Amino acid sequence: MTIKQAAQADANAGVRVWKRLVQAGQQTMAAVEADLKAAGLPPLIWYDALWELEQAGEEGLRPFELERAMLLAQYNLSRLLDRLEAAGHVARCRCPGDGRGQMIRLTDAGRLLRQTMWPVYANAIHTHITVHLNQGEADQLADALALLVRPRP
Amino acid sequence: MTIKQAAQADANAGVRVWKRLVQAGQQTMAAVEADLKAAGLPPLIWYDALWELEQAGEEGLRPFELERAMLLAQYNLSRLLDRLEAAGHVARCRCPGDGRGQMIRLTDAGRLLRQTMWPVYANAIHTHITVHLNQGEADQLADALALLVRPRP
DNA sequence: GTTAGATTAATGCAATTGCATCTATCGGAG
DNA sequence: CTCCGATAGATGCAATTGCATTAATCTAAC
Repeated sequence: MTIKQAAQADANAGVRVWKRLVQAGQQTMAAVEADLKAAGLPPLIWYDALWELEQAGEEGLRPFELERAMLLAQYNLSRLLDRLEAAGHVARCRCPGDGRGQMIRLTDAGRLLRQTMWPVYANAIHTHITVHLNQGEADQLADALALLVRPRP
Repeated sequence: MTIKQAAQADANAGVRVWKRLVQAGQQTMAAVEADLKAAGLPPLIWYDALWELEQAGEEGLRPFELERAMLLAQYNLSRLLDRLEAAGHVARCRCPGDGRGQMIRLTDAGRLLRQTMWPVYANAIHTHITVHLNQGEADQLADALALLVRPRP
């Protein structure tokens, strides 16, 4: 095999990974979202935000921290917080020590919502992911995917 | 290890796969889209449509065929075709034998656009996928992802 | 202390997506 | 032939996302 052929084979392998990554990502994401919706629950992105806030503990998080944790554009996060706040799941609090900023805190309703969503979410992951893999395959896939995830700056 | 513990480990593995799948999918997708945009080119979904139509050959495709090939909701496809048609990349033609339907055909401009996009797209896949994997890892990852892709109905 | 530049967050407006519904045609049952 | 349910595709309207810009505050240099 020439060097050129090897590079070609490599490129093809990359394209195959890309196609399947996109397809698997879209399909499973759509399936999980659909399960949440079918249960009358809000979308995944709400769960992510609530989860990050719950992890952060009592004092909450600055929006820009949440933004980085969720890989979300600034304006998208701002509006997600609008919705979460309107629904009573988070509170925007004054930020001691930085007049520009805020602390976002989970409310009791927010904590409850996250707890309500989790069983449905977990079950969806089970249905659309876990079931299709044995232990070895799952470990291997998780490791391989980790190679693609860009380390956080 | 008890049966319960095994089930737990399995669930955890599934959740790990899920998280990384979502993250890798989002990150690489965003990076590839950004590369296209930086080159002044339209989004990936345009490429996909043009590619499917080019594969389909001279007579084109029915919208519902394209819809299935692209895993796109009917109204989303309808509007994507509006945009592609407005930009002169596809033509909606009368469908012989089915008065409800149409044949979507690639125009010369559409063919040219796809050809223009491909080098940028290929390079993006290389940068964001191929580079991070050796041949074995790529093959293994592609195989593992295939386990998650739901076979087309 | 003033000021220039950076950082934090919000917002007006356009593009896209999602949902529900609508029109037109098809195809088979009677 | 006529009617009815099913299929193909479009569209009005609401929600979300993306883009560009804005307002307020902070930080550091002078």
